[in-house]
Amino acid sequence: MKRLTKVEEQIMQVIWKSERCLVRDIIDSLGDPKTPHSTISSVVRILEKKGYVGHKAYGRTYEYFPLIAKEDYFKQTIKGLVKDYFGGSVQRLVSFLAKENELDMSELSEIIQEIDKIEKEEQDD
Amino acid sequence: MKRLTKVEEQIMQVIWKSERCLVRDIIDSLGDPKTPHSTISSVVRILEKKGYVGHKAYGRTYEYFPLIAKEDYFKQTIKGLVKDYFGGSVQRLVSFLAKENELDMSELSEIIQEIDKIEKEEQDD
DNA sequence: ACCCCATAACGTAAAAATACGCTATAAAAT
DNA sequence: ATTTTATAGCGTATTTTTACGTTATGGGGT
Repeated sequence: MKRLTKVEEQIMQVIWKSERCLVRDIIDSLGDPKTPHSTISSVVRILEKKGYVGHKAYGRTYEYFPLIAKEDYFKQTIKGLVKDYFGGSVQRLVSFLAKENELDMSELSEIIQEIDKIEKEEQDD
Repeated sequence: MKRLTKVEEQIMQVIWKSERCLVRDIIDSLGDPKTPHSTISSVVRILEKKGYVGHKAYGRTYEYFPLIAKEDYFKQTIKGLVKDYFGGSVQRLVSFLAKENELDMSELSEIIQEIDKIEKEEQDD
């Protein structure tokens, strides 16, 4: 799973978001100034070559869809970051975020409650 | 602060880690197969042009040092990721990590205790 | 049936990243 | 002092990324 470049990732975000995705939809989603159709098409073809997207043809019209889930790509990305910046410890990452005031106590409590609930539900099965 | 490419980031990791950093040190840190001196030197010069590193010359020998802190680079990276993948909510990121079993209850508790302690210390001032 | 429009694909250009051979030079070894 | 070794920098080659002009074609409108 090769790492995406900036433009490639922007386009993947659009493809992940939409159900039905033509090149035109990507252009519209990216906002102004409008990038030429051929430029987007070119990147999408590279994404297909890299295995990130597939397509279904309706005549000349191609509908693109993700082959790699957004969640999976994110997981691998964050895993790499945690490895490089926190020696592989997710705990250290979260601790860092809390110290940087990106996350406060009440939010942490909420998460604990949420997880608690899920674990209780699992016990019920 | 331009985003680093794969090789650039690998080299920055070495520069961030070491006190005194010559091109030779980078080559040694990167392990086998040894990349040619001129290749590393080339990337380091690009990093300097991008404002990530500076150098101090000792005759012909250059000692490189970071101009952008590892922590700052990480902060901007994670901020971008949280924006793209969790609508800007750090809480959602941490919740995701917990659900993915990357983080368990006891670790979350430890973090809360840690933050608690820091907040108490701040009160004492 | 014919014309127009939107689209994909191709080829390629331009820019950026990656890679390295070579030269000059400073410092160390002899 | 001379030779050897390690270094930075330059120039350039290769590959990848980003960008787009152009062409061909399928489908819709008339």
